Amino acid sequence: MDTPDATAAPLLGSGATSSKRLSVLLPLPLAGAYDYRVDDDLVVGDGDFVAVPLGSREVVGVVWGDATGDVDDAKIKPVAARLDAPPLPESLRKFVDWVAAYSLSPPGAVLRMAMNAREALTPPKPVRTYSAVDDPLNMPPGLRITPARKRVLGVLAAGPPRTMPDLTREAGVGASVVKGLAAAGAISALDLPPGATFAPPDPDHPAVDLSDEQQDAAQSLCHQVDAEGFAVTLLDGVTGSGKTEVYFEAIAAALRRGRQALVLLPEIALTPQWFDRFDRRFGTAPVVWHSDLSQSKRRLAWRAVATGEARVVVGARSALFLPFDALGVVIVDEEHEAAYKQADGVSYHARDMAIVRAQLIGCPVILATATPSLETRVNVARQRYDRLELPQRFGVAKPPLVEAVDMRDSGLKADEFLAPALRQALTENLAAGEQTLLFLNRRGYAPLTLCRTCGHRFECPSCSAWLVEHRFRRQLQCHHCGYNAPVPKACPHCEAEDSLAVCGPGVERIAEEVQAIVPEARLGVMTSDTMRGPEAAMEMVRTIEAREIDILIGTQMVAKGHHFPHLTLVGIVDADMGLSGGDLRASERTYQVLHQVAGRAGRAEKPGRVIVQTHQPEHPVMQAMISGDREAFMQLEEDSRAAGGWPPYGRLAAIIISSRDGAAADGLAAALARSAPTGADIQVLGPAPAPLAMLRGQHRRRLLLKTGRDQPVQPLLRDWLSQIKVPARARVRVDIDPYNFL
DNA sequence: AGCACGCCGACT
DNA sequence: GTCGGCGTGCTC
Repeated sequence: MDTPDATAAPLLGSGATSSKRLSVLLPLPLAGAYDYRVDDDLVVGDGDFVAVPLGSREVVGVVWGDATGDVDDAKIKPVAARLDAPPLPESLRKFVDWVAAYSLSPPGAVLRMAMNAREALTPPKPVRTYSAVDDPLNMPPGLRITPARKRVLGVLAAGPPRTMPDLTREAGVGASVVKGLAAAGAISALDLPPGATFAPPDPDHPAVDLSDEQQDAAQSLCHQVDAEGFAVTLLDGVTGSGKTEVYFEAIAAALRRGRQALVLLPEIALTPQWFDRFDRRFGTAPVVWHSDLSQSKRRLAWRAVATGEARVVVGARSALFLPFDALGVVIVDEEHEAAYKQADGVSYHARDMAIVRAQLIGCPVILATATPSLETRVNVARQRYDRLELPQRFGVAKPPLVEAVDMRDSGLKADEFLAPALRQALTENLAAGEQTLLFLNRRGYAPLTLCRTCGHRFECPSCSAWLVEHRFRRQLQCHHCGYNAPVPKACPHCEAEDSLAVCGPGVERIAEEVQAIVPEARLGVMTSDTMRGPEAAMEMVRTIEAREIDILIGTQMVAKGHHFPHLTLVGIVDADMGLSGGDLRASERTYQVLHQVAGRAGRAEKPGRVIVQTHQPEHPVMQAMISGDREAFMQLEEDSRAAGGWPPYGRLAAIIISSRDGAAADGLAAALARSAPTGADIQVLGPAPAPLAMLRGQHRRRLLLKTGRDQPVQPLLRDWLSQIKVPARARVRVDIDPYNFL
C-alpha cells in the first residue's frame, strides 16, 4: 500500500521566490539540452557545471545558455547545485556545438569528451607531504633505525617536504617505510593545499641553435602567433629537418604573450625522444594528455588547463576537448597520420577539428609533417593554408636505394615468405655486422587457420573475421573484439586430429623463417602485443642501439620514431597488404607507411637498402617507392580523386546501420535507400555489408553518400535521417568523411 | 548513458 | 507461486 509522502514538495508558483529557466547540456546521447529551473538563491552562469535531477538520478551537466524548449512547467525540475569547478569556456562550448552539428552526433555525446575527467569537477584534494621533525630532540626515543628508515630521514634532512611518490623514489623505499616512520612520529605528515603542480616552460631557456632556414620559418610562425589571428600553415620538412624545433619557437612566442599552446601528436608518437627535445628547449616537461592517463593525472591535467596553470599541453586527439581559455597556437604534428581520425562513437578528424577549434578561438594552427596528406596539399594549392618548407640538414641519412622483388615468380614454397634476393641480402648484411629490419603489418603467427580435412576456417564467433593464430601464446585471437581461444588439437567441425594448417604470414612466422635461414642471428619482434607500454619500447630501442639485436621484425610500430645508424637493410615482406579493400586512401596510406619504414635504413655516409616484396611491381605505390618520386605519385593520386569526384574534390559520408538482428539491419538499410536524397551531384551507394559485416555481434550495413563539394551534406543527411523511424533494436551512425572502408 | 517498467522462463 | 532475464522507452 502507498503511504502519503509527508515531505511533498510545496506548491509551485507560490510567488515567494522567482525562478528562471536555463538550458543544461548533459553528457549523454540525448537529442539536445534539457531545460531546468534555477531559483534566486543560486547563482549560475553559462558554462558552469551543475548537478541536476534526471529521472531517478542526479547527473552533472553544463549550463548551456537560456532555456530554448517549450517544455511543460510541470516537467521542469530545479538545478540541484552548482559545482565548484572552473566553468567550461565559451570557445569550448561553441566547439562542442560545432562538432556535434558537423558530425551529426548528439551534442551531449560531444560534451562527454570535454568532461572526460569526472573527478576534476570536485575541488582538488590537499596533498600530503612528509618532512623531518622540526627539532631532532623531538625524535621518538627508541626508534629502530633500519637502513631504509635511515635513507628516508637522510632525504628529508636535505630539502623541502616531499610527497609520498617523490619520497619513496628518492629514498628507494616502499610506502610502508614512510608510513611507519610517520606513525612513530619520526617524520611529520602535513596536508598542504595543492599548489602549482606543473612547472611553467621557459620560453627563454638557453636556446637550441637553429639554421638560417629554420630561423626564417620560426620567425614567420612567431609573427602569426603575435598577430593573434586564425591562420593555417603547413610546416613541410623531411625527417631530420628540425620541424619540431621550429614549431617550438611558435610555442615560445605564445608563452611570451601569456598564451597556452596545444601540440597534438598521434598516440604512438608520444615518445621519450619528443619529451627530451621539449625539455631541452623549455627546461621542463609539458602537460601530457592521452586516453590511458590515470584518473588522478587526468584530473590534475584537466584542472590545470582550465585554470591556465598548464601552459603547454601535448596530447592525443582527445586533448582538443580540454578547457583551454587562452590558447595562442595549436600544432598538429604528423598531420598526415590516419590515427587522427576517430571512427567510433563521435567520429571526427582531429586535424580538421583542430583547425575549427583554432578558428573559434582566433589563433594560428601549424600542421607539421614530412609527408603532407593529400587533403592538406590541396588546401595549400587552394591557398587556404600557407606553406613553409624546411630543407634537409647536413649529416642526415641519404634517401635509401629501393628495389622491388616480383613475388609472382619468386619460386617460393607455400610456407616461405622471404624471396631469395631478400634472404641473400639478409645473410650478407648480418655477415657485415649490420642490422636489418623486416616489416610486416600483421601481428601473430598466421592470419588464417583451417582444417585440411574438411576445410573449416576458424572465424570469430562475433565478428566476420578470421582468428589469428598467436603461436607464442598458443591462442587464436580476434583482432577486432578481443575474443581468444586456445588452439584446439582437433578440428571442431569434423573432429579430425592434427589436421590444422595455417595460411599466410604474421611477424611470428617471419621470425621463425628468419631463424631457420640465419640461426645465429639475434632476433627482436616488435608489435603492439609484444611491446606493452613506453618502457618496453624504450628497452627495445636500447637493445637495438646497443646492437644486441641483429634483425628486428615488426609491424607498423617500427615505422615511427628512432633512427638506428647500424640499420642498413629494410625488407618489406608484403608491400601489397594495405592496397586491397577499395579504401579511398589505400594507396596514399600504403605509400606513407612504406616510405616511413624505408626511411629507417641508412646513415649519412651509407645509404640504406630497401627490398620491397610485391605482387604488383607496376603499381604506382611501388613505382613511387623505387623512384623516390613522391611528388609524381601524389599528383597521380590527386588526379584520380579529382576525376572520380572523391574528397577533397567532393564530399563523402557513411551511414552505418547496426543491429544484433541481421534482418532488422537489412530492413532499415533498405528503407534508408528508398528515401535517399536525389540531385544532380548527389549519389547514394549501397546498402552493402559494412567493411566488417559483423563486429562484436552486431550486423553492420553501410550506405555511402557522395556529393559535389558545394553540397551542404549535414542538412541533407539530417533531412534524410529524420524521415526514417529507427527501430529500437537497430542503430544508425553517421561518419562524415569516412576513412575506414576496410 | 542509466534506470524503470514490463513481460516470459527456472527456481524456492 | 516468485526471482530475474534483458528488450523497450524515457529522462527537462
